[in-house]
Amino acid sequence: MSVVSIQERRERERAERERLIVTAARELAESEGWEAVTTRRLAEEIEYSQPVLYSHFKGKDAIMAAVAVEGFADLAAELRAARTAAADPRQALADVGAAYALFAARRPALYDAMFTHAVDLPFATAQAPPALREGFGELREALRPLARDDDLETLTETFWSALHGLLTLMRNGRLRRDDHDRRLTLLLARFSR
Amino acid sequence: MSVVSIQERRERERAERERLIVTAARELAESEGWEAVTTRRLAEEIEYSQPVLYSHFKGKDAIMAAVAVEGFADLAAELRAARTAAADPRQALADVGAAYALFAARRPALYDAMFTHAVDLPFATAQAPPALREGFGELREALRPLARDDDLETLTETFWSALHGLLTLMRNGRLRRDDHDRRLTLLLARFSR
DNA sequence: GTCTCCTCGCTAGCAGTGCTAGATACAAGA
DNA sequence: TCTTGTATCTAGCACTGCTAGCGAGGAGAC
Repeated sequence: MSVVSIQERRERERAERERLIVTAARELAESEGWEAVTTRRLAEEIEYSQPVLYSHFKGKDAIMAAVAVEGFADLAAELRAARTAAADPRQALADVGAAYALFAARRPALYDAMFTHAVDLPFATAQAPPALREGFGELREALRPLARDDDLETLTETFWSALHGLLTLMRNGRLRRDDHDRRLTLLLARFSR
Repeated sequence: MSVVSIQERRERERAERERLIVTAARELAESEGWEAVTTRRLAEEIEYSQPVLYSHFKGKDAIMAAVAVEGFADLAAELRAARTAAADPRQALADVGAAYALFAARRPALYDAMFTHAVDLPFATAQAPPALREGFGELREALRPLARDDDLETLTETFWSALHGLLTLMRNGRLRRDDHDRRLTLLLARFSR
């Protein structure tokens, strides 16, 4: 048995355990909310002691950031699917918007880690996680045919923000739940004229 | 000295202390953030022991809710000032939007208590705090002349959400700070055509 | 094959959190 | 003057994120 292969197995196992941590954190957050995700609970879930978490991540925030990055990938995939399946540009924007809203509604805890919680991740720069840039790119491409004379980047950021505002305000009770579709329709009308 | 007057003085002093608590919480949150507002720190600030807080409020969340209600009054006043000072409807909407953004930028902790934190307050109903309804009303009146065929209430909620999204995403680093004015301008254009 | 060393994961504990039970001092009324 | 009730405090509970330092067990040297 070579030295290298033993080291490799160890690194592999370590990487597996790291994924185990992130997955456990995501599942726990999705099923019981982030306030239920404590280091003790997480340690119990992965069947290791607490300090093991800190050999993988700097702290709880870093774990949340890792969960967020996973989420970006999922969101990007769902947006892409929605955009490419649509018949025309207007429909594409509507579908992408609906897919975004659905993602936020179905996985609120994950969404919070990605966009609400103050995690230490680079965002609106070239250093941002590729999955995040990709998701943003889907929104941009959906808007491109409808941009007219507006700067595409600015337009995308603004539309994204509006969508984000609708979802967050509704989710913590600031907006009436049953008017959601009407608001979404109105927003789409204003951005796809 | 009558019995009633003594009781009255006591109730007056109690009410004063309650205001003291709310003010201390707001100031502490604004200067050092909500994570610095602990019950111990707050008790120290008002020069009483911890349990006194719980004779006024059910818990920390209730204190935050009280701070939020104070904030709604401030915001409503600033929005009203901006709206009534404007020359024409388009300018009014622009000024109200700018006033809203300025409020959120100048008092981020207060804004969070009002719109981000999950406080136990009625919002989009008739039971909502008057100050909150008033602030929302200012937005609605600013939008009324520009509503055309859209439902005014839905339009207001949507515009408000868009504004909220822009501010929150920018503030926790999801958007580039220097593009803020461009995004705001774009949003106003889409809502005041 | 034996011994040493080093890495890894553990137990135990620190300083902080929100919140509360029970003791206590103090003022009002008999 | 004595009793009663209330307002306030001290002390403590159960929890949080995080870490120091110990001990077992495998890797490498001889």
